Amino acid sequence: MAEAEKNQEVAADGLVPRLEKEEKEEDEEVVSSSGKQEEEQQVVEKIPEKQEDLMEKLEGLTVTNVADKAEDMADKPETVVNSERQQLDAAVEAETEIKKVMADDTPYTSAKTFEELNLSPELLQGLYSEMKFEKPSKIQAATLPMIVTPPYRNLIAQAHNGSGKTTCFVLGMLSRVDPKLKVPQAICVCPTRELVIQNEAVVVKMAKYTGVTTASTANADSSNSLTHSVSRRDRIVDQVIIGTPGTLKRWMTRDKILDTRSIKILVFDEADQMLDQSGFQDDSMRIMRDIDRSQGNCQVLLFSATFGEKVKQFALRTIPRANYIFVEKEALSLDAIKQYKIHCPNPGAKIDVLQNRIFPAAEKLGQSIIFVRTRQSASELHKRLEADGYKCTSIQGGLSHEERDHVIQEFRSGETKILIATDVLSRGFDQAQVTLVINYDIPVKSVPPYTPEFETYLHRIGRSGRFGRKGAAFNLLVTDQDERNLRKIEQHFNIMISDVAWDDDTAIEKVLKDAGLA
DNA sequence: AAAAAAT
Repeated sequence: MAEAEKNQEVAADGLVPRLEKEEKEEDEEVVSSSGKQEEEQQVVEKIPEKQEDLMEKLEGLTVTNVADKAEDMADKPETVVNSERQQLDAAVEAETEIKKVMADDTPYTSAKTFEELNLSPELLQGLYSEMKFEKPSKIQAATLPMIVTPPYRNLIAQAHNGSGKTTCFVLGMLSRVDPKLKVPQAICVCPTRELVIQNEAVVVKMAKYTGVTTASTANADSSNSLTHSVSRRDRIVDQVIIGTPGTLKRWMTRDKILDTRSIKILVFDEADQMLDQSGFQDDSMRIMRDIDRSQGNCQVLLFSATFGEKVKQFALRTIPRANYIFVEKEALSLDAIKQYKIHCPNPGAKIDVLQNRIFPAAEKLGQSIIFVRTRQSASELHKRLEADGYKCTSIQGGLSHEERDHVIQEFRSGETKILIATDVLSRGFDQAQVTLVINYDIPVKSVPPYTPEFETYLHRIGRSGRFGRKGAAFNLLVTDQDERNLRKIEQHFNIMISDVAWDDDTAIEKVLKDAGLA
């Protein structure tokens, strides 16, 4: 206990505030030391090489308590593993730690049931009768004991798309808040409005019997909200707060309606994006630091299906004394989602493929999401398809909140089968009926040389095949650059994406049968 | 040759 308190002190005046001062140097540090850190990372993440199915892949999760190492590294970075001999030792150590993960004196054992987590009867009832859960999924079994057991260690967790991450952190939040205390006690930060709404719905459902209430940034500015609207004047009395980073930050600083002094747990959903420099890093760090300053005793959870190498290193350095779980990138592209590429001779052929091949098949299958690169192409493609008599909708960040909500509501209800979207929907969106994902444009970086955005690719195709269901993804290619980028994607995940002829009447149908969808 | 949030 004394040890835990000591650690908290370090957290309060140590790592987080330091970042603000050294933000500029941070970049250089990543470049200069990433080589060493990568080496160590590779040996720590020892995962079986060939894996046959999903279960085995999930068995391959590596759980490591990095607390001591992190402190070592902070004190004397020169002790970072630098010889083969040491790497070997670290690998052996990592292997052992998979089976025996320690937080202080408490060994974590994987939770086979929800009962053994000491949850309140009300919360258990929500899990069983509302959520219809029977027992923890793999990632839940591995992380829940670490989340809900003192000393409430920080956690960085990577797990496959659709494997049940949301339940991990929602249950984590709900298990730690006191319903009798009418102050904010848990915050969940998400990258999009849609994800805020989706996560809030899960919290409300799971919390049904607990008396815990929620507030979210999504219904703050509109009158027709699902729960209740939060006026800017009122201090928030709900226990669980879900929101996008900008509004949360404003609530904490300018509006002063979000009191952070009783926050016990802070969750970042899609954490790699939330901590990425080209993402929400500034806002996220600010939120973390403000909470830390107001009471220095807050558990931080990071969840995502992807952690690119750079942001992973940043997370490990930023979140003090964290347990972590990582998955090799090669193990992330699930067999359950069949991936294909269709080479189109010209841009017009892409429309042709959509209308004559994908739409007829898709309408029989379930629901589909077509991803495009820009807002403009989303609305243009939408207009074009609609003009040709094809029923679909589109969503992108340029629409009003009301329009976005309406489009999502229509898609959720099944009224619309085909949704065109920018990357506003590439992450986290959970709709079981989505069986088909079409990359109308391949995700690429915004700056030359326009290399592929691997993480975005994985998140997009992960919109299908939710929770072990079957799914398929089609990549439409026109230019040589498209071809090169798809090849890079194949190399990156070590997969083979098979070719489908664009002008063959039966090819797509046949392929969908192979994918187990037709 | 970007998206997201928000100012």
